Amino acid sequence: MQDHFAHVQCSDCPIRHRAVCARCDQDELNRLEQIKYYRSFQAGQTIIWSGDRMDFVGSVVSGIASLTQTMEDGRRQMVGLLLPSDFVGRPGRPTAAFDVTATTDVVMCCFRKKPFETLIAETPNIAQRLLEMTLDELDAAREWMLLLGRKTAREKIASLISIIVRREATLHKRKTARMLTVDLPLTREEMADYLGLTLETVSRQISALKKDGVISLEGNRHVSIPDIDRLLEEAGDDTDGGMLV
Amino acid sequence: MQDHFAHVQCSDCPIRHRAVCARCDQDELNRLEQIKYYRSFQAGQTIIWSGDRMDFVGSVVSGIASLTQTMEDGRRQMVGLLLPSDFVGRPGRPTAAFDVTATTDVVMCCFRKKPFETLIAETPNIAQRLLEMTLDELDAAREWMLLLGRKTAREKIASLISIIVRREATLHKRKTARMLTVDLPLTREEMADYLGLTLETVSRQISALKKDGVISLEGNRHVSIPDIDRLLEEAGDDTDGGMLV
DNA sequence: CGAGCACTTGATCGCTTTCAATAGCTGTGG
DNA sequence: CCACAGCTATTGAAAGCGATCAAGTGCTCG
Repeated sequence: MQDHFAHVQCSDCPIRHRAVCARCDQDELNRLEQIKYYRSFQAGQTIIWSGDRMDFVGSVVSGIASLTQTMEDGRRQMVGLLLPSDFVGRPGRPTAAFDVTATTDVVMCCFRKKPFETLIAETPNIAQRLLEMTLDELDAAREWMLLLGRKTAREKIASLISIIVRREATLHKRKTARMLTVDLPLTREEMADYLGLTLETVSRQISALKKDGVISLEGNRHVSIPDIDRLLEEAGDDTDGGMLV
Repeated sequence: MQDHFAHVQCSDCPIRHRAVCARCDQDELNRLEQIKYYRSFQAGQTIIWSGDRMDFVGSVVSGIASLTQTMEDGRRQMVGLLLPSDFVGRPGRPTAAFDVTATTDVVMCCFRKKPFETLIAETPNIAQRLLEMTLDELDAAREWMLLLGRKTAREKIASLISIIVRREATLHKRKTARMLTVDLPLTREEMADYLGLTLETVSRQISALKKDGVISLEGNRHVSIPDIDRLLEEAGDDTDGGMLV
């Protein structure tokens, strides 16, 4: 189980064209291959503790991990959602600044930190891709700041759902004209931690969106969206229309 | 006035050792020198409009600029505060994602985007420094997410003041054992935009902190902090003690 | 002296939180 | 097969915090 990915070649890797290694040529891949190893984590398991010494960096290969920050009295804020191909860790810093937790079962492609750092210094294709990914994450973090600082609970829920829909759409780019559906990868509590709400408010607002026909639910996790524009409107984002899919 | 910085040599630049050029050798500086130019902005002036075509990137040389995002109905959230040496713009993206506004009079050291992008590709010292700065900004953005999502109004104000104090301390590293003082570089409204509050709440909480002796005010902008640990406690941050200064 | 601006302060409203009870689902063991 | 524990989610009622609406203060600049 643990070794399911142990012998996957980079060239066969599902995140080959999106991860930090996306621009590497075969030669560079070979060098990465030498310092990489896979690790598996069960849902709920902590991958990295904030403040811990980081001896590796890596990419999420499958599953979903979350980046969270906790205050002394227990208040928690999720500050990032890590999907397949997302990068974990910070070259040039010895300790982790946030907790990283496996939200689902997770497989990570890890690189020992020191060798990876020297590789970065020598491999512009990796450094540039990492810069690009980091800039993307920064933009995403700043959009999230608008959500946390200014949006209502209802808008927050609608925003979260539309972001999940968008990510689904970019990953498996199926242009089914049918009704959009997604599975929420998070519990109500995790959504609350992500949105800066309580789990009760999350539940209430989901019920309200359902009652108003913006979404419909089958079970607790499966969401259908009859009218994506309506959802985007509820999210309070610029409604410049169907840039989705 | 506009040309005040027109002929400043990089080697004489006040942000030489902190900006994106920090690690450049003399040869690399010469190449930057060829594509750089200075621009001045008055307080209140917009430097870049969100969505606009970006034909330059650059560093804040002096003054303070802010990065803001605005919703259609006018709700605003500041998503970054740009101090001297901070980098503006995104290599590899044609349009700006946020508004950039001069909070005080600002001087920027600009590079035409295209030449800068090729320079990045050829100059690891610049690319690496930019990656490092971007990672720092990402961490800062994530800390801000905790503030926006989970902190009370009082904690937000205390956090903002302590961050300003910390930055002052790292810039002009004066270890005066005397009482710490800072000038707030923002109006109440700008603080509100940064903290996800209204200006009335900002004003009220500042008054409350004053009444409780956590801070004292001379005029509207000048703040004295009799007990920095007390302030940090009010900010709700980990009180692992005097890592300041 | 009055206009304009930044800020403060007061009173009230309303959204989200808090506290609490209940429902639904899953797995375990008698 | 049912009872029950444990967990997640929903729903209700009440409280609290920050927003909103509204005056009023203090300062600068014409």
